[in-house]
Amino acid sequence: MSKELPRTAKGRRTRAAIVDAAASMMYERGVAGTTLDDVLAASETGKSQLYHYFSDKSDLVEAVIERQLERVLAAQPMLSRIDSLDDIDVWAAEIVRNHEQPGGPFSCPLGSLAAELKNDAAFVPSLHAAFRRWEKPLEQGLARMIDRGELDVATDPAATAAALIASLQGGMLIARLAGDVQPLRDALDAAVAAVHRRRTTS
Amino acid sequence: MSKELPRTAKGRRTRAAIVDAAASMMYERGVAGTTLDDVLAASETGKSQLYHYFSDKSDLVEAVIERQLERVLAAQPMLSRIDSLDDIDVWAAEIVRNHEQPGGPFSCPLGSLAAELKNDAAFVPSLHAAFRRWEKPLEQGLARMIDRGELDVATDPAATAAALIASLQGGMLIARLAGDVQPLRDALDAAVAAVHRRRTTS
DNA sequence: GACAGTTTGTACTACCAGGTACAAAATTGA
DNA sequence: TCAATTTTGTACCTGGTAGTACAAACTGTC
Repeated sequence: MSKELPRTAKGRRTRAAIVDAAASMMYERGVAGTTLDDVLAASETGKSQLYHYFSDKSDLVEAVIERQLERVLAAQPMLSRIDSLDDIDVWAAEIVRNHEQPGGPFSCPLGSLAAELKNDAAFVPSLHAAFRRWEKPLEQGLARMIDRGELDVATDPAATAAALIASLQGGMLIARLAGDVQPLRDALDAAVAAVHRRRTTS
Repeated sequence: MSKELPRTAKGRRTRAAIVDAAASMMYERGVAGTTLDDVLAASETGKSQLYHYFSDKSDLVEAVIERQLERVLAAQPMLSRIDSLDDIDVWAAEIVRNHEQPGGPFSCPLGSLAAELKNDAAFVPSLHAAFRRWEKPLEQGLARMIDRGELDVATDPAATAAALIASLQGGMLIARLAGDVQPLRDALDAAVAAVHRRRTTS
């Protein structure tokens, strides 16, 4: 159960600072590895603020899921412009570019959260919804291509979008362990190539 | 730092019981969500046993990584028999079959562990090594196919094996959130199709 | 400026989890 | 059998973490 949103500008700033700090720390150290005291110190707030805006840690985590989705979407501006097979290539290149600097991050704010929380039934609906929102722009772009006859009508846009994100996530995990972007690039390329193969011969 | 292995048969049984219980519980509830007391209760052992065989929780987790690798390999007998493109199809089908019963698990013992621990530098080497051992049979099968001229010589067996496992992992994550095997099947199929496309025209 | 509602500071509590101490059993090997 | 080694039982300690209590300070509105 979530509490009310802040009613004043000051309150909104405070709440946002808490969520931002929590998002960053949970990304770096994991949810379980992040204590509320750490979050409060990082956001320069106090416990009474936290419990004023959130009912408990789980409630804060829900807010962090939302926040990380925003961050993920913001990091890939190409996503919302996908309207052709070439655009998908560009999007994939954009993802890889975000991670090809040596040392990382090789990690996705939303994917990390999902992986850690996927066994907690309480978070699965929110996580699933977040991923669906991520997949949506891809799905819509694919649907338009099908409508225009550029892709096989038997293509399932939602399933294809899900497979793209899945390969991205798996690639990220392996890249992280290997300390190298290559697995991300390869896994993503394979998924993108699968989409290309649904192109109608023109 | 790990402690010595048990020197008697009884000791080996005890240690194995602890690791087995820990592996199962950490799979279900995550590493952070599993307390040592839970593990001891489930394995019907005591704290003195645990600290006799493991220096601390991290040490136990290292043992669990090994154990989960064994479980994963045991669940896919086809893996060690891969020697052709058809074999890869059969292997992929075997994976999907392990998860297509409604309700799950849609989860990989090793992948879950890796996702939770990937930000802890102390565990990355072990996790990476475990995944490399998983990829090895695939890699070797691919190398044989290249040697026999069935696959393009430009194919990188290690990278291809890594991409296959990456897609599997990502598919598993999305399948878990969606409560449906389909994303696993799709992501894996895309990666397998990418291998097929490296086939030499014969 | 006064009042209601919102926001924040400080101190505290309760509990749980990892880890330790140490002595008692059990096992092994000679 | 007997001593050395390995294994196990019980009780305890300690730090940290989520969550609470409650009053003070602030903010906006009339």
